[in-house]
Amino acid sequence: MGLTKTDNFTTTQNELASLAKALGHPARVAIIEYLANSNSCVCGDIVDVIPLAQATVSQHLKELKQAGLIQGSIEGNTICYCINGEMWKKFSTMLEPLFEKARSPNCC
Amino acid sequence: MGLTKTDNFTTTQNELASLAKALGHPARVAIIEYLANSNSCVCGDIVDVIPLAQATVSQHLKELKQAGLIQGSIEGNTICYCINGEMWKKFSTMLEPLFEKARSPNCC
DNA sequence: TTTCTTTATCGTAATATTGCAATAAGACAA
DNA sequence: TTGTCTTATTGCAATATTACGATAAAGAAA
Repeated sequence: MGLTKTDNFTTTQNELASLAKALGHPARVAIIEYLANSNSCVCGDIVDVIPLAQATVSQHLKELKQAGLIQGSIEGNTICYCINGEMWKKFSTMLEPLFEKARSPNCC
Repeated sequence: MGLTKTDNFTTTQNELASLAKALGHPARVAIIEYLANSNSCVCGDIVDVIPLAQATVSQHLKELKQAGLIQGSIEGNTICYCINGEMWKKFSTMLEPLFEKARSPNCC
């Protein structure tokens, strides 16, 4: 069907899945890494850095923005995309207990 | 095209994306949470816990296994699915620098 | 043996994702 | 105004994902 049955799961499960899914493409990982490592918010440069067409990069940026992992603000002629610290904190908080438990496996 | 251009990205970027993608579905989040929280490795119970058909759950388990987030071992008539601690450690290690940098945003 | 239980796989349908060229939309410059 | 620069959107094709019923495969139990 191609349609995820979100109704069957908790809000938290859906939120975590949504964030993970947004990061689930190498181009979007590359975009996040670039934004995390660049000092300035020189955003149009993303297209130059990511080896995909401008339209495709714009689409990936849209998905990251919709998931909340980045935010965009208009700077005159340009748009400044930045890491959304709050959402990453939330992401981290949701993953932490899983990382914690995976550290001490309880079987096998 | 529906085909991700993995060649254009680094191995690490592809690996992180692969792990994130595997977690990018609420059913798979629910499976991981169940495995992390259940003391015993009572694995066939996953199907009872996840509100999807058996065939669908099996498919999600396969994806988690292919990503390496869980492992399955045959126990007579049953299969025991467990968290793969090593892979979660890797996942955590790859995400940590991103979490770290997102904590101190450098612009906007 | 037969039957039951458990899990995987097949086949199918519906929807989603990925990627790009072309185009549009908006702000600035001349 | 016109032209240029930057980013978004549209339209399309190819592939992937999600979901489920039906079936298969393999061990357990009778």
